[in-house]
Amino acid sequence: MTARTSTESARDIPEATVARLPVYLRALTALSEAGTGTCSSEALAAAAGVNSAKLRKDLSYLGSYGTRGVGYDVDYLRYQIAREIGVTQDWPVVIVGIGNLGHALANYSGFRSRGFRTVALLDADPARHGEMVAGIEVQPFSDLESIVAEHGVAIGVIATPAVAAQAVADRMVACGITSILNFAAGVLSVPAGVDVRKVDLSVELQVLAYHEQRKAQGELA
Amino acid sequence: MTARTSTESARDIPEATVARLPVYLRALTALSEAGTGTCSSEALAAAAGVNSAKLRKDLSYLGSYGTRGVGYDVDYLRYQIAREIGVTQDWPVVIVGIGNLGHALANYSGFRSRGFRTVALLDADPARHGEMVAGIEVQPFSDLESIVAEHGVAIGVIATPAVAAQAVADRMVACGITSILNFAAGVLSVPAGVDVRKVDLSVELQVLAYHEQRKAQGELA
DNA sequence: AGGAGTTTGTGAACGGGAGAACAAAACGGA
DNA sequence: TCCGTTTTGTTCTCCCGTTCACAAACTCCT
Repeated sequence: MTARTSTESARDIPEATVARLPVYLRALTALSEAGTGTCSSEALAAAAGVNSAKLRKDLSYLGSYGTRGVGYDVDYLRYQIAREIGVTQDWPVVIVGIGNLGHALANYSGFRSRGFRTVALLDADPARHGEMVAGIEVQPFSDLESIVAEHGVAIGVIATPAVAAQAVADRMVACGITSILNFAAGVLSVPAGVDVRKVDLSVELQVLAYHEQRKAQGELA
Repeated sequence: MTARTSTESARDIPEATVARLPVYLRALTALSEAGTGTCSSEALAAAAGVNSAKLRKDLSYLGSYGTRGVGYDVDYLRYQIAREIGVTQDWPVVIVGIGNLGHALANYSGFRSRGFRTVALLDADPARHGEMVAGIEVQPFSDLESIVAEHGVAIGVIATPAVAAQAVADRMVACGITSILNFAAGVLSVPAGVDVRKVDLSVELQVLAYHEQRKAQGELA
């Protein structure tokens, strides 16, 4: 999924753990908002939907932030995870391709509330330029370079049709973006040092269909 | 991610392989449309963005559909994978929560072109009822039961705000849906036998942020 | 017909993640 | 202070997935 070829880390956290840290962060935020001050690994694991042993092992990669016999301080742990992931700082993001999905992404509150700030919406279609989406004006794709340079953007989101995705990725890489979240179908090829994560909606449905088909076959037997 | 508790399969395909089959399917479709009649595992692996050894092993779980010294017949292999996944048949789907994301999903062509047919768009907000989205009328959420029964729906998509997701899932399960694709934040709890797959957009960005932060730290040293 | 060249399918080694189980540490009550 | 209770952090084992490497099988050319 991710093309890890960048500088190796000093204290490296397993990929599987990294993918779960945001889930723990969300669960801790919910607990904090509910007024919970302290929680056990068991309670947090339930809120995050994982095994408590796995949760403890994951957290142990970050350090020893719990207290034996007591549990974890919700706000303290939340801060430590946020710092580890890097969402205590502000990440400027550009979204390219303002179709239906781009609209949804621009309006998605889950980005802004977690340290991601959409600094620009870009689209190749001139008919879309000037349109206001989520309080941001849609600009020409050709403005990419100046916007990335101005805001120091490191993360780009591709929500274009599949045919345009590779070209967009190439332009992004050329102007210094090193992390890409790709919603377009197909495989992106990027140089080493650039991370790509892919979200494919139809793949998820097809996996469900496979299991669904199996269930139906089982009933026949 | 997936709550596999249903009937165990006769010839079981590893989860990791199941998740890649749709990717191969897409690559094969692209090759077919490009007029390619035959392709090697090396070529198909490149198109799908995976290792060729992994591709061959994945395909070997389905059977021996290739010819040594030659490769795979594109259309034949495509059909075999489609049949194995279950996308040769028609899967009726309901989408609940027609906000920005629900709009995008309803308009997403990748569903329809792969055997998934959106039979209803449901929303709890009366102000949305009657609105036409992607040629389908938005109906009240309370119509869920009758629609599921009428069309034999087995797969539901949840695109509601997080607070409503669990209630929606409960209703879906109660009326017979056994596979759920969840875009809402938070953990869904469902009974055994129901599969849930979760897509969390902000998790993906946070994983990118983590790696991005690591890259930045590496440059300092 | 036979040999050289290709490409699949799979056996085996390897690495990483999941879960069980337990020791270490903190708290609370007597 | 001492003992029982709770809960973390970690070790150990098992299993799944990835990758390598190679034999089997097929084509093509002479």
